[in-house]
Order: sequence, then structure tokens, then C-alpha cells
Amino acid sequence: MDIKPTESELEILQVIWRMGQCTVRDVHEELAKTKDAGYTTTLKLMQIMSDKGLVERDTTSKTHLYKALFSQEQAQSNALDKILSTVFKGSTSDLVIQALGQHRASSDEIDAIKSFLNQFDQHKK
Amino acid sequence: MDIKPTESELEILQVIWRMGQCTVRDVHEELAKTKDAGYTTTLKLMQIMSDKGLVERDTTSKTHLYKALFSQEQAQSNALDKILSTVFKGSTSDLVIQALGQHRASSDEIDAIKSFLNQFDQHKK
DNA sequence: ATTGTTATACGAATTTCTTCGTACAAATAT
DNA sequence: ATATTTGTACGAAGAAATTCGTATAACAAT
Repeated sequence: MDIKPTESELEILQVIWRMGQCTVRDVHEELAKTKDAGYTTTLKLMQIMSDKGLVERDTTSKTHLYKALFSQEQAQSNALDKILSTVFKGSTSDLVIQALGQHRASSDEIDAIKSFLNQFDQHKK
Repeated sequence: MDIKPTESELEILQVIWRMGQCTVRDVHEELAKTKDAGYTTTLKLMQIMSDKGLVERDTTSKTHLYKALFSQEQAQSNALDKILSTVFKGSTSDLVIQALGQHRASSDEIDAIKSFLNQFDQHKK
């Protein structure tokens, strides 16, 4: 259960997350908007992802349908763990502060974070 | 200027960030604590990193001295940009909230974040 | 029925990253 | 002086990830 998507696989997962269930062509056309790779390349990758268990494949009809098994939440969690330990010395507050400084958040977002923090305070002790 | 360290290069950079200026042996012995790779492997990687401009190399004496050119701050910034766009749909608040939920922060850290948020509010209108 | 289009399968070439062996020079120890 | 240790250089093997060509089957259109 330690499967982790490669760079290209993540690109594909992003499309699947956005679109939900989809075909190789769906994914390929999305990718084609920003990068240029052959159709069979995408196909091959998606087959590999199916083997790895990153996606599920419905082969009932000729055109196969894919769904994500590796969720965006898992990806988020893994990504955070990784950058925390590799570049933030494990300091969550460094990460948070840097994130907020670097990408300005809207007032709404800031409010959301504040209320999360308060609720958080309550819970601990 | 679009150099980005590979996985192994990041491992080495982490050591250099911690130790400041150091030799191949320094780095290698640090790495040897947790993983097992040959000395020349580390050497080769550090030479490549020098070619790429990730580190600077002082070759005055026989034993070369390395310093990071790619800073931890750059690495942090890049890492955040990347995961924001790939797995957090660009939502900073999602990222922050998930980070706080996932890795409990100390009260001090939370205070730091709160005061950062307030100071932040002031600045914008 | 034949032709064209749209699929999947799959082997293999390519590229990128990692690892290591060997050669050799400089410094150190005997 | 000579042997050992400690260092860099570098080619190339190995592994992992990516890309693509070709074969072939199913479906659609004429």
C-alpha cells in the first residue's frame, strides 16, 4: 500500500479528479491543451496506473472507463508530509506562514483559517 | 534558471543546509546514517549539482568545499507552488487547514500563526 | 462488403536519474 | 622512498519513467 504516483501519473490523476469517471481520450484531450504527448502515451500510462491500483478500470465496453482510486485527499496528505520533512524541517507553522505570505489569501479564506484555529484551540486542553 | 533538484539532490541539499559549507565526506557520512550508498555516488551527485548550479564548489585545496546556491527558502517556495497547483486546486486555505489538521502544532506555533494573520489583515485595506 | 475511424495491447526505444567501478593524483604514515 | 589512505574524474552499467510505433480488433459509414 505504498503506491505513489509519478509526475506524469499525477498529471493524469488531476484530470480524473476534476472530471470524475473518464476515458483515455478525455484525459488525453485535457492534457493536450497544455502539453503535447501522443495518445498512446497517455493510454500506456493509464494502463500502468491501473496495474498499480491508482485507478480502477471498467472494461465492459470497448472504450474503457477510468476512475481514481488514489484520492486527492491522499495526495494532499502525502504531499504535505513530504515537503514538511524535506524542506520545512518539520515545522508546520513555518509552512503555514510561508504559504500565507507567498500566496495572498482572500479575506474569506483568512476568516476560515482563523475560525479553524480557534476551534482547534478549544480541542486541545 | 529553471533548475530543480531531483530527489537525491534534495537529500544532499538538506545536509548542506544544515551544515553550511561542507565536503563530500561530510555529506556522505550524514547520508550513511540513514541510507546506504557508496561514497562515489555522493561525489558524483555533488559534481552534477555543481554543474547544474545548485551548489558552489571551492576547489582551492584538494578536498573541495561545497556551499548551497539553491536556498532552502527557494525550495520551500517551489514546493508550495507545486503542491498548491497539483493537489490543492490552488486553494491556500485548503492547504493551510489541512496542514494544521494533519500535524498538530504547538500553542506557540498557533499563536505565531494567529499574529501573522492579524498583521496580514492590517496590511490589506 | 469495404473503407475509415477509434479503441486497446504491448514491445521497445528514449530519456532521466542513480549507482558504482576503475583510474589516477595528492597527502600522509611507515 | 614506498605503501596506505583519501581525494577527484569520469565512463558506463542499471533502474525507473516516459514516449511512441505497430499490430490488431471493434465499430461506423459508405
